[in-house]
Amino acid sequence: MPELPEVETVRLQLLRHVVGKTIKKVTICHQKTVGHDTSFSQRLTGKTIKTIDRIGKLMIVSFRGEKNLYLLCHLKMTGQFFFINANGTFAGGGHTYNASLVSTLPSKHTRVIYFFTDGSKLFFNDMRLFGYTKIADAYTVSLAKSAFGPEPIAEDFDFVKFAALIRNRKRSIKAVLLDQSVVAGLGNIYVDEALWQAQVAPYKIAATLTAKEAKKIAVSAREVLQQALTFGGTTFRNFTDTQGEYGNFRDYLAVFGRQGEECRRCQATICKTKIAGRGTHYCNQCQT
DNA sequence: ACTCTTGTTAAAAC
DNA sequence: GGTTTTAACAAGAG
Repeated sequence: MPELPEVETVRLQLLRHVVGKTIKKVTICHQKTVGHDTSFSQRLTGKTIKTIDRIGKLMIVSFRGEKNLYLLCHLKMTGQFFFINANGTFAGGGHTYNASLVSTLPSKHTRVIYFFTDGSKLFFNDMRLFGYTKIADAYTVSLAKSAFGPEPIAEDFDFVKFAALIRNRKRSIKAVLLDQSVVAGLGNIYVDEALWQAQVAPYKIAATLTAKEAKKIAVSAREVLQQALTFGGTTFRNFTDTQGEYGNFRDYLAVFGRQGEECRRCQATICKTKIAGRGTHYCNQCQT
């Protein structure tokens, strides 16, 4: 379940691995992943990767000398990138890596393979086929970007604006925080975590919250995202980095997946319900 | 066999 | 017309 910290972890690794590399060939194993684009491979062949940006959970690849060619990459729920060196191993990077995974690639969940001219490869795996890597022009990219609200980790995040925005929202605060057009980057895990830290109950209608509570929620969201970033994200089910490694923030989750366990703040039992159509974890005693 | 899992979106409802 | 809700997508785990 990649959210902002997981996507950023992958982006930073991809920056190290593929920036400046030239695409030699692309093999498409599943057409849906590239938006059924029949010219996908042809349009990317010979292109050199300039950089990779990110907004919310969306990665945007740009190419040298190309002002109107981009690759939009979304992991959705089960998308994974695996980078393999020219010598056939994972890139390494100081920490141990999942070596046994290398021999399984490509696997039955491999959807696209990018071959670079230096012999290295990038695999895009996606078990459930919700993710994509699609070619887009500059206009499409700007449209996609405009659909996102500010990120809580942005230095210039405007807390006053955020409080004003949610003041007339009649949905639960959980639903509002999951809405990428309000704030970008949060998903089911970090919304639950941020609300626990802010001591606000997820079912509360956003409009009923005070400006003070709104600010506390945004500050908590920022802190939770930043902390998760330092741990390389959270692996709850399917997330791995580009070497098949898990994110280590799971050990620090306060509520997500901890239903039936003790609240670390007040020792009450963490409960789980469904809010905004999603599994929702919170402490019914200290989140009010 | 059936329920549950989630990020996003299209469509329907309000 | 903006906001909100719901279902759909897909495939695996339990």
